[in-house]
Amino acid sequence: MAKVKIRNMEEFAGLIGISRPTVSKFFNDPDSVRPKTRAKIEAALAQHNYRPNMYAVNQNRKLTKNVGIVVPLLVDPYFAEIARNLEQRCIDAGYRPTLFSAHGTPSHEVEILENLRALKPAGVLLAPLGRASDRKALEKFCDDVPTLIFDSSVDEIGLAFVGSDNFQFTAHISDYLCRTGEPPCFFEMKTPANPNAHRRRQSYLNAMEKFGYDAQVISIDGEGWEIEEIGRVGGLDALAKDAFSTNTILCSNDRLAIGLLTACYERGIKVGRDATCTIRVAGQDGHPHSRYTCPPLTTISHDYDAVSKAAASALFAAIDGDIEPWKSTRLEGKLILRDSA
Amino acid sequence: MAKVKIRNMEEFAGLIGISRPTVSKFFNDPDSVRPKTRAKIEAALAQHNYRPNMYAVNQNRKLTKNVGIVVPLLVDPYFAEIARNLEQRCIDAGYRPTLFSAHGTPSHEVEILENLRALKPAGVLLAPLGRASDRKALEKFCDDVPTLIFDSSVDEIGLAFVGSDNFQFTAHISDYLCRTGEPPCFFEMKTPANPNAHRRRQSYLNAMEKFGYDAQVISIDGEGWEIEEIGRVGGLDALAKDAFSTNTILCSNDRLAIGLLTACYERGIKVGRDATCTIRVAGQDGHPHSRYTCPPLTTISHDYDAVSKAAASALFAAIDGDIEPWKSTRLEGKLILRDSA
DNA sequence: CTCAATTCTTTACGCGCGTAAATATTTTAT
DNA sequence: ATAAAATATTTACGCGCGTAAAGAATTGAG
Repeated sequence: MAKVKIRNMEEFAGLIGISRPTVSKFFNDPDSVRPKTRAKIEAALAQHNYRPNMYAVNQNRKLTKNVGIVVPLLVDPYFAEIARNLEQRCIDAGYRPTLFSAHGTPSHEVEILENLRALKPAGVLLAPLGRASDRKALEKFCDDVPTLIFDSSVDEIGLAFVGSDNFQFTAHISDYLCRTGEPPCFFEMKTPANPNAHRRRQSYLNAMEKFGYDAQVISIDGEGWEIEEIGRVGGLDALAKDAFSTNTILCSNDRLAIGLLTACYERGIKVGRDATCTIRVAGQDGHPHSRYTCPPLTTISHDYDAVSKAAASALFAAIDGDIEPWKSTRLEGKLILRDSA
Repeated sequence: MAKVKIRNMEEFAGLIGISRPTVSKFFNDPDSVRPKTRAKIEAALAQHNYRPNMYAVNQNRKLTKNVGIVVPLLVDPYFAEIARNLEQRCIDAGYRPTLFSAHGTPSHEVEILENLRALKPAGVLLAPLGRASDRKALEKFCDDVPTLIFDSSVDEIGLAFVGSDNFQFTAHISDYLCRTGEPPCFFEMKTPANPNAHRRRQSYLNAMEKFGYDAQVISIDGEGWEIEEIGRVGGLDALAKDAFSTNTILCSNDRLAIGLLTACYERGIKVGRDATCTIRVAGQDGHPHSRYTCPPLTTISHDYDAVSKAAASALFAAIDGDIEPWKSTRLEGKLILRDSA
């Protein structure tokens, strides 16, 4: 580290006796200059710690190296985890990711997309809010910016969709529950924010029909993203009404299940799969917290790694010009057996 | 929305018959132009939806309106929640916040600070990793960029520190536990990532001395940020060794408590404050998830709103030139009584 | 050592906007 | 209405870098 402060690329280039355009070329692609020149620049770089002015660079490039990552709710560790995964993949691929959370509200989501335009990103990885999303705003944005939709699909917009196979999720865990005890009833929000919920309900109904059992769907009230609380209150209500027709409850997602577990605790109902327990509860998502509920939650988990990998590489391919027709990729989940069911 | 695409401020200004410098002035401060002019610009703005090129603007301004928000681990809902809070305050104050997570690793933290320099932010709100942080890198960064440290303090660097009063936290909840049952022992990580843990231990020791009880600190092994798992494994170990001298366990933080609850569940130990329970468990932090553990966790909660408000306004004041000598602000927490203790 | 291919230097322009100075126009007070 | 104050316009330069074109220097093959 030298003490001289370098103001711009001109000064930096002068310091090593190389012309500015060559240095500029180096920063755009280190391999585009002769190895000897590259070594000289890199040596000087280590000494003087100069970095090109981001704003000047991006003003003159047609496309930046920015990538936006947008999730509905970063406070939900599920989204935080998948965002972390995506972020790392962007960095590894040489992009500059920026994280955004819609905090559960459509107005925020639209605002984020507005701000994102200003960043002139090379691409965007977007997990829409779902039902509440402003369809037109999303569509318009996708027209302007290469956008890959993940987690929950909204029509056939963007470059492609990557997410989990919700039919497989629910089919698989329903199958497990049926084979190991009473067939499950299905516990869900009446108006879920996330459209995956509909697929899961349908898959549950299909599974019950396949097995020849009577299906029962308990749809509880509640709006928004405070899902544990909705599950708890809805659970208390359903328990009070003795609404569950079997001793096995498959929840539409883990956060709902977590709320239901709390409701069961409050009512003194023992949850688990051994003989001393009254009911079994299972979730879906493989939420980071599901391991630490009491009892630990049996669930079917997203393949976080595979989803984020598929999403990121599809976006990068599109940025690099490999434009393929829109398609939907849905990855299978893995059953995680724990004590709750 | 008109169909004509406006390329730059020149074109936009020409379209309404106003000079570019005046429009530029407007964007820097709408009140700096005559109301009539302002109205004309705003009308055109609504029609044509032009926005100044961010990169050109920031290249020419001495200081941007960017604010960096850096937390150790965004997957932890505690940090996600406080980040959300800070983010909103930045937006309300007219800044452009950008969120960063160190993902628990010092190298990421240093890398974030490097990238942050490139953004030429007006200021940064930084919650350091703590023990693992690269002190020198932080200090150097704070010398260059107006930085407010929050959550966990590292020496007296930056503009100021804003966080919670960990002494008050532990004193308060220890007091509650002592008055309502057996005095607590203290469950903590031997080498906690977060320096607040040391204050909490000391405060516990002080409280026990004040009450004239024997203190007992159980320090468990484990490195890193998988705190629930560390608490679970450490808890199982301690339970197996019958290491707890009293029936009341005060955990250094909520995540540790959540892990301990899981350990208790695995060992068939009933946690709670009624007569049928074997032990009481309390946490500290008011973690978003603590409401939904089984039993719901008694804890002492950060005043999220007050902390983020104090942090944000201190930073904004400093940016506006109100430079005050370094000081530490520590806000009190509020006891949240639930079923676990 | 020679020649062609590669890489570098020089020169020059443009990106979109901030900003300053001088001038012209409006607004407000008298 | 008139002068003074406030605000706009015109003109011009600079920010730091991308990028293109032409010529100079370096490299590697024969």
